[in-house]
Amino acid sequence: MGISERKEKQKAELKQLILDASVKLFAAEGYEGFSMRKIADMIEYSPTTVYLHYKDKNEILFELHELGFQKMQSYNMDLFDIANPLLRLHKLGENYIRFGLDYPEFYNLMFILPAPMETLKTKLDCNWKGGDDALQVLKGIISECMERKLIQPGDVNVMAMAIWGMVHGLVSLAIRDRFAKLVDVCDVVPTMYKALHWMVNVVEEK
Amino acid sequence: MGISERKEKQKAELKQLILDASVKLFAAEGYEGFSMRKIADMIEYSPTTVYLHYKDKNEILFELHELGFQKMQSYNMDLFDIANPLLRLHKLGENYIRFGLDYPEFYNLMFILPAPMETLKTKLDCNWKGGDDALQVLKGIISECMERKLIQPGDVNVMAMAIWGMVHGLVSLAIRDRFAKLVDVCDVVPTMYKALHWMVNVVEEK
DNA sequence: CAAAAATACTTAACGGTGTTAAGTAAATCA
DNA sequence: TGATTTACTTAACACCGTTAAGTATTTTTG
Repeated sequence: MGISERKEKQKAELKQLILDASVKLFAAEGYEGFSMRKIADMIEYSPTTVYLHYKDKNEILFELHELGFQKMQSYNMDLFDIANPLLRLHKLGENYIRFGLDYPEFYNLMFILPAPMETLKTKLDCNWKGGDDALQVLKGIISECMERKLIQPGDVNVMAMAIWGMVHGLVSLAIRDRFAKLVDVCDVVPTMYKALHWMVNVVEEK
Repeated sequence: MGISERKEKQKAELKQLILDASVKLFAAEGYEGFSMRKIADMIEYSPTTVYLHYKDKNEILFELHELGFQKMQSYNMDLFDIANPLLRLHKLGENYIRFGLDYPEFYNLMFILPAPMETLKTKLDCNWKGGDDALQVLKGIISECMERKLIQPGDVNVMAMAIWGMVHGLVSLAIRDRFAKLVDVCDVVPTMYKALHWMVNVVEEK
């Protein structure tokens, strides 16, 4: 059935076209300026056509949030060149912060907005792959640190929660302008790195 | 001028009526379901009337976010009964987390949503009072801990950022359902407390 | 006291949003 | 060739924040 195959391919192409336009729109306007109608305008189809390929707006945002995780992963390409797991933990935190500040809108989608989690709830089969993978990396490094006795022993889940919590807290407070009165605007980033290093250093001491 | 006085009083009353309705609506429907038109319906005035008392929606949300800080303050009433500043730091963190989980929508407004900060930018005279005050409490306790040599010496701003960052990170990831795959739903709260205690304990050790 | 001005409020609209029911033209199948 | 499926659009529903213009009512002023 060569015809129906080509049809499917065309259908997939349009779906990709929608996604490409969505990425472009989201990068340009962020979550606030992101709308189904603008996507439709960009690809020169009617808004309803978008709904033939995506159930609703959240489903597109879910796809975008997964692309965000791919982008974040690319920040950690050189991570496993670092032999010392404690230094690796430092670097992971730094990369996380850097990604969040470089792409605040993607960060927003991945870790702040409810939208992608809403879609996750409806799809029984799929799980939060991007988030899980990232978390697995963190937990792996923490375990390694503990095995080599570079940090105090303890519950890996609790430590992962605390460390992830801290870097997420820093990034999200920073991109939502809550640090203005704590440190000068231009000092935010260096102070965040200091806070991260202070914490990880403190964790290793006994 | 008794007449104009009474007029002003009536005007203030209507403004209060709007605010009361706003609190009710926000408590019932959260940020997502919060709208100018619904407020107008509740007080049985036209939507435009609301604009005679508040410049825009963000201005009302700003007021609500300040009420949120008042509510949060009430969680710390018994805080200064605790003589030991390190225990007080523990308690402050616990209260912060508890408040965030008890009132996720107010927490959202105070620490996550851009809306109140937007209004803050436009009003040159007013500052982020609620946030500043809360931060001052945290910094005071950290300083006291350092003076009494209960925690390692260091930059108070950096430490405040790290500690606030961590508790905010925990609360905001929890209320946005990002912990689902890290710990079981019913374990989230105890694990958060463990993470907090782990960190603060770790900070004090030398 | 009458005219002018200010006050308090509403109607109606603008331009936007997500989403869906119903309709249409073209392609494919029987 | 007629029936059916496919791909897409039009038009609408029910919302949203915000504002220009209009209307009574009250107050101030000449």
